[in-house]
Amino acid sequence: MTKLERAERPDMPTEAAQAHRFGKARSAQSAALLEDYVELISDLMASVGEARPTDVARRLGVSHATAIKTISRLKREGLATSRPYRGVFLTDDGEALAERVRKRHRLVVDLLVAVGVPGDCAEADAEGIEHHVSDVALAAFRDFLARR
Amino acid sequence: MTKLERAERPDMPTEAAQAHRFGKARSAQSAALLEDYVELISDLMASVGEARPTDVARRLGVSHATAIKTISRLKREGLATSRPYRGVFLTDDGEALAERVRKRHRLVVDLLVAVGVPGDCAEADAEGIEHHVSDVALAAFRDFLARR
DNA sequence: CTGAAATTGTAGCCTCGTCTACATTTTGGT
DNA sequence: ACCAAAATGTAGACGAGGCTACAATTTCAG
Ligand SMILES: [Mn+2]
Ligand SMILES: [Mn+2]
Ligand SMILES: [Mn+2]
Ligand SMILES: [Mn+2]
Repeated sequence: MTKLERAERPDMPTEAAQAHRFGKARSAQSAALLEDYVELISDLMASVGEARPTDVARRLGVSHATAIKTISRLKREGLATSRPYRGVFLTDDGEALAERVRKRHRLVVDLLVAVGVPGDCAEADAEGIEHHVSDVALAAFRDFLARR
Repeated sequence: MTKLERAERPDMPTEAAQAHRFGKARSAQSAALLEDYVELISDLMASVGEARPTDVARRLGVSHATAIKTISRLKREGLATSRPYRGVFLTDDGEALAERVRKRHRLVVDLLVAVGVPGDCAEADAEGIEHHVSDVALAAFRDFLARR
């Protein structure tokens, strides 16, 4: 099989461009878990006044051991603090991230609903989609919602 | 801190619903890598006539060792076959999945563009988003594109 | 005030996805 | 036909994220 030149397959992106896109998606994924945690912790603090590991675990559908381990990663990354047997608290960085993530989540849901996706489905899909929506796309979503 | 009842925090979903959504997003993520591989392999077969591990690795931006290991997972799951030093081939199941994934990818890009996201950005974001778009949402996207 | 239940924490195991380093096989230019 | 270069495959390490099992602490009902 002889090697084909780039020009002979104009339907595919260049190797470099494609590799870059896949790399982006991979790193978005690695941030996704932390984003969900800080958003959830922030929501729990706002609605029940505290975020306890067990609640976090139940809401995420994982074991409490898993939640605790991820929370320690949050601490390692400077997004949260906690003392033994006390709840989890977000640092300023953590709270700022939560804020951004919460807004993004809402915007994604709104966009999905605006293009005709049923509410529950929009909520469910947004939970995964949100982590892959760039700032540029978010801005486009805002514009679209404003002028539709 | 006394326990609050569900009714007192109407702004959050129930624990069960939320856990279910997060679980969905997690399993979508675990399928994402295989989806990207079969789509890429199928594209390579169509445009250059074969899919070799090194090409797959370069396009994904990972080492060839990583690509080979993931390809063996593809084989384990019945999506691909390969013989030593020959290229990779998709099974009927693999080809069917590739077809679905390719259509979904295009539809997601088209939807993003239709709501105003710039082309390159749409392509980049779609690479991650596509794996989290349910069939129901896809149908809504199709309708939206048809009648906009 | 006290002991059972709930919560929190720790330890150890697994799989997946990534890498580097090295070994083997195939390919292609002379 | 040969040998160097490219491609392919294998081995071993690591971190993330999940689990179960068990230990320690805190909370609360009686
Ligand atoms: Mn999410
Ligand atoms: Mn979210
Ligand atoms: Mn993808
Ligand atoms: Mn894709």
